[in-house]
Amino acid sequence: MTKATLSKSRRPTGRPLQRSDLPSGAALADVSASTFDDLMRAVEEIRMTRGEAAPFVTGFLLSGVIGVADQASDGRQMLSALFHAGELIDLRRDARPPQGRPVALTDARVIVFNPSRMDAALRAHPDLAAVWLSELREQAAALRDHCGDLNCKTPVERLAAALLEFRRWPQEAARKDVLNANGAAPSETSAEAAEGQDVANSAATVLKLPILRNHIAEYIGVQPETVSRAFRTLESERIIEIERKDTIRLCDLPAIRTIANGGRPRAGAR
Amino acid sequence: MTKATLSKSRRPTGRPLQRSDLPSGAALADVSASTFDDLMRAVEEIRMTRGEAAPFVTGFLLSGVIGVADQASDGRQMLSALFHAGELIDLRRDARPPQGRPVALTDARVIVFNPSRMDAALRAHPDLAAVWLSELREQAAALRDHCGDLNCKTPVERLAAALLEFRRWPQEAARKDVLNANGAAPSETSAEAAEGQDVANSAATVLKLPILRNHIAEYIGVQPETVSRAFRTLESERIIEIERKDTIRLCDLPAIRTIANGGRPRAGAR
DNA sequence: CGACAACTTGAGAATCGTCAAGGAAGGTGG
DNA sequence: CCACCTTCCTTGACGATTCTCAAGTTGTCG
Repeated sequence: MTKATLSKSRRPTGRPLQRSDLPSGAALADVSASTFDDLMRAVEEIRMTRGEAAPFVTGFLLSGVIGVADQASDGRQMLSALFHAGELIDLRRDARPPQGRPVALTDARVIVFNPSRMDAALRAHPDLAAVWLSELREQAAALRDHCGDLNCKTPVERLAAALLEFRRWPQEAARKDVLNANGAAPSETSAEAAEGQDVANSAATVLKLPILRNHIAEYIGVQPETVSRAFRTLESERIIEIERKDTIRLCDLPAIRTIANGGRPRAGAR
Repeated sequence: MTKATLSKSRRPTGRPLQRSDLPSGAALADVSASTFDDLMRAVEEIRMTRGEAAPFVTGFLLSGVIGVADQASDGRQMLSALFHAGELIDLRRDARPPQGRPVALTDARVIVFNPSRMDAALRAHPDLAAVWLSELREQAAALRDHCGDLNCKTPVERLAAALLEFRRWPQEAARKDVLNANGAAPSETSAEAAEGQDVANSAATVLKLPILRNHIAEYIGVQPETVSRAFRTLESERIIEIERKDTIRLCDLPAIRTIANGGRPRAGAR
């Protein structure tokens, strides 16, 4: 359990977060300006480094990947859900204490809401409540899908489903200098700009794996070794190409969809 | 796929549903009277018989058990979620078409909401939105728990977790005459009354399985044969007693909790 | 270069899925 | 009341698959 120091801080610049600062596609971008400002009063932005856990239950993920980690009494680790940039996080449950704690699977920045203050905002702003409802519905639906995947699918099928899920996520910038750049990236030559274009255009086929294989394994409920073998299986069938450890090319998307949908049952399946 | 005729009907009595008609513990009971009446205007109550599917996406389960069924392209069935009496059902997802359809795992009665009318009610009544949010949070949390169970647990552990889940559900009346009775059950002798008491008092240890073993299997992601063997395992260790096919006694609740929490790993687990 | 983390590969074994057959419970008709 | 049927569940044997363990490879960083 790597428990690094948690750096809590207001926004470095001192100014409150603007809607324009949100990741693209974030549900929160749909609320009115006044609602947004009300919600963002007195929030805390925390930065988490990979492997770090944090005790918050309500928040908004600005960047990175957060997993909900749980562990069995014998130490088996598991990830019951993943959150990507732009998603609302609400782990509360009224009836019982919340299960599982948020763990950063990559370096991440989170806006942490005070739960009671957030509830007040939800009561005061119907548009915020509508967005929140929509988000929770979507997350519940995604969780049902995931349960279905875990229920009766083989490792290859689960991996294919996970790849499609990752593909729907907003792609984080691939290069670090882009990631860190506040303004223009240093030495933005035309070649690099073209590469950036490539990344954007070929988002359909090139996928940067957002999390470690280890975490993929814990998410799809198999051992890391099995994940490795499943990647090899798909590669040997020319369905994907493994360009780097964390970058794969989806060569045959229809085949991936077919497999994810249950096209690779056990040998003697009924 | 048994597709029986779907009996759509207004309330038999003709009068609108009252809050007092709700199953005990239903979240909807917390909204104000006017909100409730507004939501219940022009709803439809449908009765589903076991095995029957229905195309609704938003509703409220009055009685029975509804499962969200999905099937892989090769025909494997799976249940990605279960709903019990008193729960709100909202399967919509804004981004993509909903996956999985509601299937009755027992005879069930459902109040079906018109989605757009329901959205209007949610916008108009903050207390309704609050209840809905709470319900969706709870369901998402339950789904995360279930994903965790499926992720890395053995069949016996999954079954133990499912038993605990069923135990938290409101117990349906065990005897049919009670279930069908509108007023007093026929021939309510003191002996039968005492039996009813027994059922209520010993709810802690006697559990009526709300769904077939087949469906338990599809829910926890194993084969029916494996469910059967898992039951036997628990019985042979005096942790449960199988009184009838659909009735078991939970003799050692702490042991069940321990197992559900991961106390029964594979033999050579790390 | 060495240290470390992340990932891969191979071999063996436990486990669960598969198949086939049998059993229990409940309803139906004679 | 009994034979018969259907549905649901159980049991046993076997084999494919995935977990486990151990060792090796790759890539990154100081």
